[in-house]
Amino acid sequence: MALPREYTGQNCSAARALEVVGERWTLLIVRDALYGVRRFTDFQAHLDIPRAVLADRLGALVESGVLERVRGATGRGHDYVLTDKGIELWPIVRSLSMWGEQFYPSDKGVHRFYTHTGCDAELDVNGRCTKCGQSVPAADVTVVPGPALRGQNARTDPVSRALAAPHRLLEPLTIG
Amino acid sequence: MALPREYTGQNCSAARALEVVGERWTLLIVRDALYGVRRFTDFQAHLDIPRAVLADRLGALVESGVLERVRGATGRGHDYVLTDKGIELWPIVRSLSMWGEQFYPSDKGVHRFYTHTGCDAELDVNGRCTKCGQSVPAADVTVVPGPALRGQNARTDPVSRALAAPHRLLEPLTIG
DNA sequence: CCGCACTGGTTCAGTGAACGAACCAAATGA
DNA sequence: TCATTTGGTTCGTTCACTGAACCAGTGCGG
Repeated sequence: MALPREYTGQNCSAARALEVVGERWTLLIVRDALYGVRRFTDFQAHLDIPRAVLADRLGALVESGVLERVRGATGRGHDYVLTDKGIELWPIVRSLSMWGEQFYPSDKGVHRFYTHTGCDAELDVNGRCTKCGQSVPAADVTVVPGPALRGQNARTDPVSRALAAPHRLLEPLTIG
Repeated sequence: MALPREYTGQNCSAARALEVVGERWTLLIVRDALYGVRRFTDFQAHLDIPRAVLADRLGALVESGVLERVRGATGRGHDYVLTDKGIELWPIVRSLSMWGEQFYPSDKGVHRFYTHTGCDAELDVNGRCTKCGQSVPAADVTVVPGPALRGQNARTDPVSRALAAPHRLLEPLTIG
């Protein structure tokens, strides 16, 4: 079974959501997918996750319709691409990330800002642009790395280096 | 250690948040706390969670400053009350819950609506009142049970019965 | 003041999941 | 043809979750 741990008997939509994305690593995989990561190897390099667990989680996410597995754009391998259902997980990732940023700040400063692509203004915790006031959909978000990602204790794998530049959410990363 | 599973090396605020609330059961405990559950026994009855795990999670949440353990209002036992840091988890619980409601609807209808207490209008996925447009803080949310909670397959424990009536978020439940 | 029930735990054996290293196979491409 | 890239699978060890049983402090009735 793809979801070996269930919250049976919980007559609750939060529990249903957690059955899909509540397992260890799953939401970090979705976060990376929102950031543009698409290849098995890239998830693995960026997350330091055991390969068996990654294979299991990717399979479960495809099974549940959050990701889709397509032929790789470069000819080799596959791409794991977010479906609309997966993109709708963005508010969850955003609120998690902003809660962590608020209560566990790095001494080096902010990790990442989320900005409204047109306005260049930050989003608030509810996903509203602090300049124009609109609720910003995932496709209109630009992720801007903060000072905490530039220090010497930053990760040096290719994915982390690609994520150290500002980039549009959902756009495939160009791994250098 | 209170958090036996860490995401070490993840230079990311979402990972830090998941270290605190990412373990199995933890977010369901926070959800219940937002709904007004405060007693060990009530969490246990409502969640069907092993007592050892519940004790571990409550201890970890107190340790991390999400809950506070205070003398029970009724004279006996303790109350686990959300801190401000814990109340700030509401956007996470809300977005999880609404994602689950959107993609895993019950055939009996909606489980719960979240409404703006003054307006009696529903919140959207970003926590804005669909009538007045404001971003609604947790304290101004009223939870209205939907048809899916009223059927014959609803849970019958005292906590579930108390939650089957509309109630204000954060206000202590009166268990009948 | 004694004993009982309520509350909030802890302990323990059995099971299942995560970890990390090694191995494997299909497909490109030199 | 053979090496490399990619995306896995296998397997032994470790660790966490489960469920049942046991335990201790506190109020309260008698």
